[in-house]
Amino acid sequence: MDQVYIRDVAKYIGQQITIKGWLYNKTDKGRLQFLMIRDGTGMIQVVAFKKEMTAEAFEAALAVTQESSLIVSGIVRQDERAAGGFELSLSDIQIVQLTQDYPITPKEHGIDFLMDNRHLWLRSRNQWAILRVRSAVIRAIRDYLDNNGFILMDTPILTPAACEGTTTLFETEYFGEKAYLTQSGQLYNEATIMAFGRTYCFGPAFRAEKSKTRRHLIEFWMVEPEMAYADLEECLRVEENLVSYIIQRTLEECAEELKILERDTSRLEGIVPPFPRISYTDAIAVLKEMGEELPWGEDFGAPHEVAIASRYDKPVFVHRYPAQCKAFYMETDPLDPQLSLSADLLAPEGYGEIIGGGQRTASLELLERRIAEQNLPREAFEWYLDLRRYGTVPHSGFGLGVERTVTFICGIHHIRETIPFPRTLGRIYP
RNA sequence: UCCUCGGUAGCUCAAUGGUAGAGCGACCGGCUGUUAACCGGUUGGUUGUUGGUUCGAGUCCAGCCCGAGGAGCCA
Repeated sequence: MDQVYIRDVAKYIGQQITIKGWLYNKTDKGRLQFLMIRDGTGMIQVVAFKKEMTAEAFEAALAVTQESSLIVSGIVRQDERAAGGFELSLSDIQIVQLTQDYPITPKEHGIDFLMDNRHLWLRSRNQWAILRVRSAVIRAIRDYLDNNGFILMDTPILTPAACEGTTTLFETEYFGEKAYLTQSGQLYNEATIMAFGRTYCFGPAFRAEKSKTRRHLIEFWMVEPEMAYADLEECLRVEENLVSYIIQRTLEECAEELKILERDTSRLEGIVPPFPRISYTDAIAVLKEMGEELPWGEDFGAPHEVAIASRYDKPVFVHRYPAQCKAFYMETDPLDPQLSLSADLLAPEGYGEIIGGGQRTASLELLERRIAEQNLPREAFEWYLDLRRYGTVPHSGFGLGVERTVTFICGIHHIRETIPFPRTLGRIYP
């Protein structure tokens, strides 16, 4: 008999079907056995009554252990007593492999143990839900950009030098020369937009920083749209439209997953454009009122971001940071040369920065001066300077962190659960 | 890199400087509606590591290793 996926069982009420999967949990009631079976698409309760099947089949139902692989056949019934509303009345069961001593029991576990067993932890219900949300978020990002005039431009992962100079890079070897794993594809897409107008790259980024917080991964995924002839205001419009689209699509496609995660979705439903905006300088004043005083010119720390974001139900843009807080390529605010045309997007509920971006400078002179001031290796940036020599235009772009966005949408505590195999400080196994 | 907390049974955790324990898991038995089922029984230990103090160290001290949370930096 052909395999039926658990997500489709509602179409088979009263019919005999076959499900191929694994045993998630079992309740032994003597002559009555409840088997919770998962197949990747969902879970269903399988009910085995001793008197309704052969002795061999009931013996197999008794013997099967947690995470054994198995193939079951039976009739689909609608039953309110079953989680999910459907169950399978078992008629036959074939054990593909009888698992012994599966390490992750249905009880509680510590994070060290779970991380060491990440390859198995992925099978657990919450991890299943989170990683399906991740997939939906990525799909939404790509659909939005593909449908709004952006061209995908894959940028290199092996690079000759720092994109931004300051942060720590993973060094490797490239046929006798030093090479580095990319931190960002942005500079390359400042080149591609001069050929294609609007582009984006979507790939992993690597930061060899010794960051050890629930918001950091060493290897994470980032989407970086870049737009020619776009100023800061246009950039923010694209950002708020993209983020709103991601959230609304995820609410539509992942209702079950968000329910498993016990996410309060009412806090996501209202996230539609426009998003609130506050300038850096105004934010400093607000922080002073809130008792989080910070001297003008210093960059926000995590507590400052949380304090600002806590004042809004939607993500909030903080714009026009002092130039000294931001990277060398940021455009200067024509109204105040101390400021940059930059903006970060801070998520609500304490989830922090999910986007950083802004308008890039179009000025050859400013770029040359900044590169000299910050002692960056000018030779490595000659191609980048060419972009200001040959048809420079105002342009903007931003980077959205996939895992931070998924953490926020799922309403979970730690970013490490939003990627199948997280690379965190000091942990590269499995 | 800095600060804080932790490391005891397969897992989660107890244990005034004085006989290393419980729950879960596993195993055996019972139960026809469980939802982390429940009930009875059995099993389970180089207390991270090296040294020190002490009649006696899981417990106190020092170093080291590993992990977690936070800071800085950032998405």
